[in-house]
Amino acid sequence: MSLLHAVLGFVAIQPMTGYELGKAFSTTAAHFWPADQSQLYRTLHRAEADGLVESTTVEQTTRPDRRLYSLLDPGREALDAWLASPLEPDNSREPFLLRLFFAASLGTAGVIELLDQRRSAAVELLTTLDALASSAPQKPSKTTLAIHLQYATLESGRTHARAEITWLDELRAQLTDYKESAQ
Amino acid sequence: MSLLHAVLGFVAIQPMTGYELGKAFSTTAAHFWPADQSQLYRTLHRAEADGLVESTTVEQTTRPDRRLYSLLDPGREALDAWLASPLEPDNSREPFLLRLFFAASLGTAGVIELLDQRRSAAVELLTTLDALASSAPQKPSKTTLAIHLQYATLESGRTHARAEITWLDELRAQLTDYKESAQ
DNA sequence: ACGTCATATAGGACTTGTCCTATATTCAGT
DNA sequence: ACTGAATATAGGACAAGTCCTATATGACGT
Repeated sequence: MSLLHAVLGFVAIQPMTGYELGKAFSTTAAHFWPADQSQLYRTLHRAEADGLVESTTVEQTTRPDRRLYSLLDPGREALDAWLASPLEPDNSREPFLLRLFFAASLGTAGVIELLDQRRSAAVELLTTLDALASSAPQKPSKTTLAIHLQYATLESGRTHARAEITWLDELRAQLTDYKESAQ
Repeated sequence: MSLLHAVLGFVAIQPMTGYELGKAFSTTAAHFWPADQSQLYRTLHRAEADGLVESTTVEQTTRPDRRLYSLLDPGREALDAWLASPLEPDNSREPFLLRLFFAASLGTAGVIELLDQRRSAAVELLTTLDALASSAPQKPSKTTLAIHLQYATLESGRTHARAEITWLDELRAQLTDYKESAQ
């Protein structure tokens, strides 16, 4: 249940409302940890019930009251324990690879189309990440460690997006040869 | 529910039992689609109830009877529809990036340790994939499209593993500088 | 002798995440 | 005038995946 830890991590930086958390996720962590709005609030409720965070209600007249969450000591401990815990084995799912694995019945031309679609998506992602990166500080060595690490997750996304494009291009070239030699 | 489609994809290649499916997943698709044994059988049941596959019971005396599943026409249609459907937007979760994002409280030395752990795991994965790749045919251009695509998923894993290692090394170097300049 | 692995299937309990809806107001664009 | 987005929280229903256990037996190593 990593969303809990992510929530603790954000709240550790600064007390936040659920709404602000949602924004924080979608602007800075969306590419490696999409967070459902509904689940966010549920996670906050549970974290409070478990004594990891506390909330103070900020009354508003025109809109629903804001609930500002801040980290409690047990929450800080849970966060630190998570950071220090052994890395879990990587078992991520790659729907695109699953599809490609079984895509032979599309024929060579169909597969190439699939690769092109994927390539477009990868280029789009890379463009988005590039834009985010260029709006970040130019000299990461002068910033805090926290900022540096947050920037590093962006770099990770860019590196993998580029790797994906490279792999797609190579595969595409192979399939083009394959197609021609089969005719 | 992509596991269903994966199951259809495997069964399309050759009629299989749930047990054999589990093996097929763990030997060829584990690195991009881990399949829980329990969920596999449930998926097969549902696929049969939905008329996508049919099973014939092969009686055995010493062990539980085998249930051999084969693809029915509606299953083939569902498989083809899935293959031709638009690519879903990529929203994979990267627990390691999440951790790194919030890892500043570990300090520079602690983060470097984290990176080293991750590097070890990436190298291990790459080694495994390399071993799988070298046990595959040397000349993929001479094989069928299906085999070629299956090999390509392996190549994808290797490409991304290498990209991960590159990124980790760069970040590590930056943090080492950072650490030294801070002292 | 004893544990453990391979074969083969299956259910229960649970967690996590997704999607949709509800509520209530203000502000900006068309 | 009307529509939609932003603010702000929350519940219901459901899908997907994880973990553990149960059953039954032969083979293999120590």
